[in-house]
Amino acid sequence: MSETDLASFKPKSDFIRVMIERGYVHQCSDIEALDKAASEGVVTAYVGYDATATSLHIGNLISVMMLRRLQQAGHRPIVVMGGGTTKVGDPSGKDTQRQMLTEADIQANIDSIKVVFDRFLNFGSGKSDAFIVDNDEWLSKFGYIQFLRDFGPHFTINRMLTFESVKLRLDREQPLSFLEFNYMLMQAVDFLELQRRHGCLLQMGGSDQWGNIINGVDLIRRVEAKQAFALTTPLLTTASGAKMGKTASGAVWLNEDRMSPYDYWQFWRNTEDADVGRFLKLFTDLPLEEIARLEALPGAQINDAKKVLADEATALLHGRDAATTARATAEAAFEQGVTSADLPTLETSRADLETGVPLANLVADAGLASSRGEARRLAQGGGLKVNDKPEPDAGRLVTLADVIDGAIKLAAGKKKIVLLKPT
RNA sequence: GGGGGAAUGUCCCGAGCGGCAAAGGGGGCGGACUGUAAAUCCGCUGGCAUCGCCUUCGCAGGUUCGAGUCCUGCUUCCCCCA
Repeated sequence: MSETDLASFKPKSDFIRVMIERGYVHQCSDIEALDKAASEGVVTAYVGYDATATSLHIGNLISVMMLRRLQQAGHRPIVVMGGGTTKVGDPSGKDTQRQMLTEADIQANIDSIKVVFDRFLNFGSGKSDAFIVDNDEWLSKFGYIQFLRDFGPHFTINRMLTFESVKLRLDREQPLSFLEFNYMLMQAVDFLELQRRHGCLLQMGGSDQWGNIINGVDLIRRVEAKQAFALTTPLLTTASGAKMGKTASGAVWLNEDRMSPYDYWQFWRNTEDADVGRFLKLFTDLPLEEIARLEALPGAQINDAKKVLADEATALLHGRDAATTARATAEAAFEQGVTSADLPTLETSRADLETGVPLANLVADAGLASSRGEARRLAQGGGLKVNDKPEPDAGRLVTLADVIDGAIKLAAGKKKIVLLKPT
């Protein structure tokens, strides 16, 4: 469905109306029929997550929010953990084959990933309560010949070769293994299986998943003679075109042990002006009128809107208290120039400080730079500060004399700040 | 099966007569300007260490004082012939 169709479409269901209003919809296989289904009863929908890391990241958040909207509108979300599909590996967006994970790793990843869903969805056994399933449950049960006979006839190589994920590899002259080539079949079978088991009607995902999702829709039509739906979100980029979700220290993780609430809050606080409204709609529950007011704030006042965005987004994931603390810490550090004890803190050896430690070592060990060489360059470029004073000499010995109020404040750039406490 | 070509700084793209830590972009990081923004300008962008040392050009060997560069084998990809 094209943009203009979408703009003029008048949804009957709350779910589709909200999805369109708040900017979640990029493509939908048949939005009118889906809207009709959603206005007549409870729709069961799912999003699949592969277990390639111990935490989901910001790129996954938009789909988590879609599940949340679905549930808010009275429908039933299913979270599918890709225990089975991860054994195969999705080639989408990868230009090289990725390393195979062991089953133990995959299981550990699943256990770790699961915890964030509690924040966004209500689980239980009610009509619109969410639940989690692992696709390994059915995928690992198929025998090879059986799988080929059951599903092979419904897919042509001709069509599979036209998929973006496949073409990327071929165009780049990178190998695409037969293993990975099968990924799209597994995902299609997932959808079919969920349709059979739970009457699942809709699969959602990022725009890069469109092809994979459509495969499932087609398979369901062929095998079950039923209509199922695909709905994808726009690829999230910042207004200046960069891929979203990278910060100084890497990916923006959702699990607290991989990214603190403070850093998470900072991530949202640093949103570009032009993105504030869009992100408020996608990543907070604030009403649209309130968002319209916030994004219209002129000039530097838009910073207030960014704080609201950071507050709301952080509160959803880490709780309201964590958001409040993060905000206070950030305001103290950036607006009043006060060192707050809530800044990220690391311990360091008091004995070492008595003899003195080269600054570069300290900075590298604290994770502010990935090597001592980088710390040295950072210092030369004027980006390294000790207790708020620029320090161009990374070889300087840091000693107990640098401890102020029980800690040494190290900063790499304006935004990466760490307190070192001698113990 | 035969013939020709390709693989480069582990983010990407891409130059590279036998002396190279290896041109140039993009991206990323830092600085200046601002509003913890964008745009713009400047700097940095293999590791360790005080001259210096170590590790990098698909993989494994070889020739050479010296190899990304030459030779042999292997892997993957592209093109032509069968």
